[in-house]
Amino acid sequence: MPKRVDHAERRTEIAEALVRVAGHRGLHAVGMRDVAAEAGVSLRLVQYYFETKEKLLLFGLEHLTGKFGERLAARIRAAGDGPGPRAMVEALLMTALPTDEESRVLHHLYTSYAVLAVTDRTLAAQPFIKDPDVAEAALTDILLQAQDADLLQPGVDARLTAAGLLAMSAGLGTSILVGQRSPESATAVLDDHLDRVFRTVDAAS
Amino acid sequence: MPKRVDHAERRTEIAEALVRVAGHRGLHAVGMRDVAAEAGVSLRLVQYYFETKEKLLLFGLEHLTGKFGERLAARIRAAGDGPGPRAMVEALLMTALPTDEESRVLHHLYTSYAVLAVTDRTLAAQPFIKDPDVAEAALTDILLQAQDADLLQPGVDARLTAAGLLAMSAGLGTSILVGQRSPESATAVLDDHLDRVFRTVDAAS
DNA sequence: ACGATGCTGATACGGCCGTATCATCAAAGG
DNA sequence: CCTTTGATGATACGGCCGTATCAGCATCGT
Repeated sequence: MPKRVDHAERRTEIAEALVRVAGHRGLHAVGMRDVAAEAGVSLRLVQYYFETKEKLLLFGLEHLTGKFGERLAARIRAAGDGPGPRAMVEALLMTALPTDEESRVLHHLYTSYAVLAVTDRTLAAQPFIKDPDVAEAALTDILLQAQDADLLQPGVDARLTAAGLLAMSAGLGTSILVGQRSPESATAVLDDHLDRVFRTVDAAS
Repeated sequence: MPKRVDHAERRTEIAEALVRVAGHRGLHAVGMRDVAAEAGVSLRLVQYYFETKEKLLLFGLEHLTGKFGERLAARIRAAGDGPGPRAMVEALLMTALPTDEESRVLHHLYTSYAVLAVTDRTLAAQPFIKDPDVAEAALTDILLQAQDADLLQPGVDARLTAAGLLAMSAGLGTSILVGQRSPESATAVLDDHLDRVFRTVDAAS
């Protein structure tokens, strides 16, 4: 059996074409023909690898969350060898902010899928809906550790604070996306909030 | 000239039909025919009052922001005659949370429009994009007043805090919408955060 | 009263979109 | 070598959607 090309790779290429075209025309406006053209292949090929549009969109979503995960990992890695809890938390939250073109597209499409998930039960059942839950768990964990190390302000509820931070980060992301706020001001808002969660630990006595 | 019906009223009826159908099938899935059927009128009528679909959608958006404003006003009014700053802030933020069916639809469609606005310059130019800005200004104002009355925790930056609260509220709203979080837990998160902004002023010494 | 005119309804048109069909090509196994 | 099977391309089909067209109706000014 001639298996001249790697299926998985091809699917990824097409998914990236989908992400690209959805990135500037909007997810609602992408058609199979657009994806095929963007990927430089024939319509038939797209059909061949993804029998139906729904499957294509689903795979595109998976691809998206994958890229998001990579981004997050890279950020945490870049936060330093033994990053303090606060740096870790910042890395986590900043990743969700659309600061450059790639993250803009990520956030935009992620939100598009979320909106569709409200009325589409197949999408609603997709794991990306509960991905934030694991993010929340991870963040809660970090905060609890920080609390044990007496790094937090007194009276902070780790669980509620984690949820609040994540929600704020998502909300700020949307604000940036629609051009209502600059990435810098969003960062300032986030930092201000973190100042009220973490103890001020700067070198100055 | 026979002007048997009130144009504005008819347009409102149709817009509400649009909101209803978009509410459960999703904004992307509504067609002129659906709107006409839901409103109990002919397709031609919808065309008559809104020459084009784009204009219908635009008017639907205006209608939506109008309803949202009413809701907000009602909430503030219901907050009491001389509501304390905290009650006022809570009323403001809770309004943005999709707690019942109507607010669910409001939030859902508002987000849908926001996503469309990312790639549609006509929508991006619409005032609803900057409406949150006036909300932020109003909230900042309330916080500043509260600060003057020494009702806030020390070190709170009113502007940044207002922005953060609004973003958090929006983010929590989306979480509720996609079924990731219950309205109750969202309220708990918000309240927890408010506890860290406002001085604890309960009767107990 | 009656015609001009705002209003309403049924139906047709062109286009795009997702999907299906059919034919062809390339390579691996016997 | 040649057949089988995976891979690819060109093209057709049915359906829906936004919009346009055309005919009929109800009402107000005179």
